[in-house]
Amino acid sequence: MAFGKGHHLSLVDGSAFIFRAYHALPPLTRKSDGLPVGAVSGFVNMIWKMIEDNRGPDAPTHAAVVFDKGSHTFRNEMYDLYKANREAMPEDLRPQIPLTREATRAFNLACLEQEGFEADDIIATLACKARDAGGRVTIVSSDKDLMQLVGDGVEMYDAMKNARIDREGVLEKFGVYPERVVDVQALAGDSVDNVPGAPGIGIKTAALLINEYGDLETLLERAEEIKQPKRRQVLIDHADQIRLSKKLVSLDCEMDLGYDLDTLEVKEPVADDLLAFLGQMEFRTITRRVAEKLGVEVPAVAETQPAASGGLPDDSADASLPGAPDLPFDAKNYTCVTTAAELQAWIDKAHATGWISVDTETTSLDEMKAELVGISLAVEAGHAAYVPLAHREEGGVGLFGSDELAPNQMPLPECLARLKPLLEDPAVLKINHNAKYDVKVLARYGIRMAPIDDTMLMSYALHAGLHNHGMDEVSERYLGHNPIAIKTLIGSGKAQRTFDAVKIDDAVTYASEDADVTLRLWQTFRPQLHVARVATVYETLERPLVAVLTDMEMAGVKVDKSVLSRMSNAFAQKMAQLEDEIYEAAGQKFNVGSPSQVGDILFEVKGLPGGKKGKTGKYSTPADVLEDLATEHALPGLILDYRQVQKLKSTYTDALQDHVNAETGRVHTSYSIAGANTGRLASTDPNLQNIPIRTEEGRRIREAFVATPGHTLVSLDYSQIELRILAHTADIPALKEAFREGQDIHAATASEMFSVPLDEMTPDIRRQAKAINFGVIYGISGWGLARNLRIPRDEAQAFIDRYFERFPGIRTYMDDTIAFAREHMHVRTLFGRRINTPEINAKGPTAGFARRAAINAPIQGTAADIIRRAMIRMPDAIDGLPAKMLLQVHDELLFEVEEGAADDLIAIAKRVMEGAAHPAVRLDVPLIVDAGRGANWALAH
DNA sequence: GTACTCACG
DNA sequence: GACGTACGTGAGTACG
Repeated sequence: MAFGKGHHLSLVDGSAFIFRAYHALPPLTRKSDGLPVGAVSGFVNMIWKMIEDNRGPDAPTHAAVVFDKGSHTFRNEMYDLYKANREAMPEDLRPQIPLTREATRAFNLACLEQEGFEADDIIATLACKARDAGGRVTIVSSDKDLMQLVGDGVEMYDAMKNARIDREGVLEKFGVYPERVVDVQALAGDSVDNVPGAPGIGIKTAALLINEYGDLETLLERAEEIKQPKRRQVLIDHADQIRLSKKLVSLDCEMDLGYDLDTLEVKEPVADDLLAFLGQMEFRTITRRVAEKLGVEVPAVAETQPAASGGLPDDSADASLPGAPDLPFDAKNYTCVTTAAELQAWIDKAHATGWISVDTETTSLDEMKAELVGISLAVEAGHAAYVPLAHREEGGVGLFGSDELAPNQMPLPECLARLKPLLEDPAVLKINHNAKYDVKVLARYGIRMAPIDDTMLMSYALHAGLHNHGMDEVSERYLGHNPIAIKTLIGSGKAQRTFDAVKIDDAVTYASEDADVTLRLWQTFRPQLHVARVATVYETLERPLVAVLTDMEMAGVKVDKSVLSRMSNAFAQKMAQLEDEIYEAAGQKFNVGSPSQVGDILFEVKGLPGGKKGKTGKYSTPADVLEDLATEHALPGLILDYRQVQKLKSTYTDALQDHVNAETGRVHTSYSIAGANTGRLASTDPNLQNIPIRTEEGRRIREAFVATPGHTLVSLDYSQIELRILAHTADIPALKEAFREGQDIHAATASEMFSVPLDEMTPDIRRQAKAINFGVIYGISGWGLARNLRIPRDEAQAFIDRYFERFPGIRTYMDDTIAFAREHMHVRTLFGRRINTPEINAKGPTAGFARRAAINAPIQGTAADIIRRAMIRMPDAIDGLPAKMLLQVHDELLFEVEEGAADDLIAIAKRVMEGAAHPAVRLDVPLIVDAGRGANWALAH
């Protein structure tokens, strides 16, 4: 029967519950692994009490627990500063948030949240629907923002005070009845949510005014009539701000929810599910109570001994973790799926558990070209299946096998048709290792796989700095199992075959194992994310990036081959010319491309000074050495010119042409999310993060990166983001002030250091200060600065001493960071990203490297986190604009946009980037983004 | 496969 | 007191 008269809907404000539980209870941790669970415990007890108290004739027939999701809502679109003064969530509360969702589901209660909306909006929408249908509603919350909903069968219930709030209760609180509550709130504002309201007017005055004039609009229209001059002026001056405030406090009753009230019908908890969850949390008392009430035997909550395996260096001295079940790997449990019925059985299993690990086998590492050969699946550790789809017949012509399909394979379209609903089902989690690869391959077959979890990214969030995160390495380290190497199936080097030439039997063993390993890694890493306090990093900075980068990479950037080709020819000519000059100057022919031959010529034949040999016994000939020599001799300069042209030609004008995709006419790079230790992305095949810009000649390469007709490229980049982060993190008043004032930061540094007034600043002094500023970010050393500035070492050291003297906070930051790293074996970014520092306590030169890396990582990593946050928010922000985000270059984002929409795009993207730290972190310095646009990348910059 | 060099932030 | 270093990447070439 559809929801209506006689029905009673209970809506629980889950987020408020959590915060109350957190603050009401002492910190409590799970015994086995130290996971903070105090708020979860309080939450569970509150829910249980609510269920128990609500048995009887008045019991709700429908119920849901509603949560906030994310912190960025449509209200932030109206008003940047909405809730901007909120404190960041306490670190030990964060990991508990997802657990409260799990708790809700364990109680068999509907768990509701929606991106971009607050819990209050969902509650409002459901309450209005229920009321309109003739039912009763109880909102379990004491939040005053919800009071506007009271009346007509809607009541609030304050679970703490055990008090119901009806229309009269609202009148008591606000001085008006519910329908005028938003008017009062609009005037009074709200310091907690940072709603501005009218300055100097509180609830009392607001209610007085509203009661006198009837409603807010009338009041504002007739503001001139107000007798008190101050009050009158405030209302006239701030009318817009008051109207905005009203919008901010008004709840959205007409959200598009995608489900109706009937789905919220109350169901009894399933004893097994609930007790499993409570057991996992190691809650003994509530477990006993629940078990008794549900009439089942009280399960023993394990006196869990900290597990011996899975050791992870953590803040606590001897943190150790529960791992996945220690089940042997056995290929006997891997099966080959060849019929629809067999495949369906796996799909059913996935629906039953809510998750499935998936791995695709293809013909190429390039996702834009890879053709699907088969798919492996696993739902339970130790068991997996492989669905061969496009293996070719064995023993065809030569090395390449046959063109015929091998027998006993499902037709690819049929398999995909059956898998598509599962892979796109929002209720079933797809677990992958390096999900971006599989998402991209499947996207080309019309499947948008979501939601996903990625064990590679989990490993990265946990173990960045310790090792790489490829499946083989991670499996070996954390499962103690060496998976079959792909090389054994397809060979390597010239004789390498593609996966479709692999025998199906071998593919079953190999591919099933990968799905099995992935599932086991997921089981291993999932609980560790909380213990290492990187669950939020994983959820907010890693996982969401997969879809964003998928779209960017598939979009690609248009590259004009003919531009590159012309430049290539010009470079070839120039190289030939330089070669002649070099031979002439050297007095003999040699391979200019060979550093060892260059060394011999310069330091032996010509007898130039300063030749240093590397570990291979050859002379080293890096650019800075040659530059120094070039002041006295012609040859080194010519070699440098040659090298520059050769680099531009081979790496850029030539190689880049080969990367233009034949079908799209565009270049599709691939970003590795888990490549760089600090949180930066890395771009490969081709690397589009190192396209030349510093020299005029190299910069012209960027002219080949173009917009399609009718479009323009837009580049936005953060100005001095790392120095700003340093100023904030190390808390340097002078630097923060300079950034707030919009000063030239290097000039300001120079002025402070050398006591030179800004208007007397010379380029040379500024240059030296700039070098020091960068040096600080890199973990400065006298030697390094001396080398960079080409000054004596003692002079460089004197600069550094002076810098520390003028900005003592920098020294403190460096010392504190190193001390933290030595104690915890990791450092963190402002957003909690963890970068492990395994060599921080090493001896010898390694120690120096490790110290400098530890100083740099929080700065570089925080900048990386900020642009990640911007990228993740960008698709929603520019939704509706004819624009695409194409590339990321560490502090720059490149877009392609229809010409007419470029201004809108710049305005929006700039706002997203400049506000990207909020609300998680409130920086003491502004983030500034510069924008440029043009028909090609050189012009856009 | 490793070393060297050089492109970027 | 000597040592040997700026942080983070990827790619192309030479060479064993």
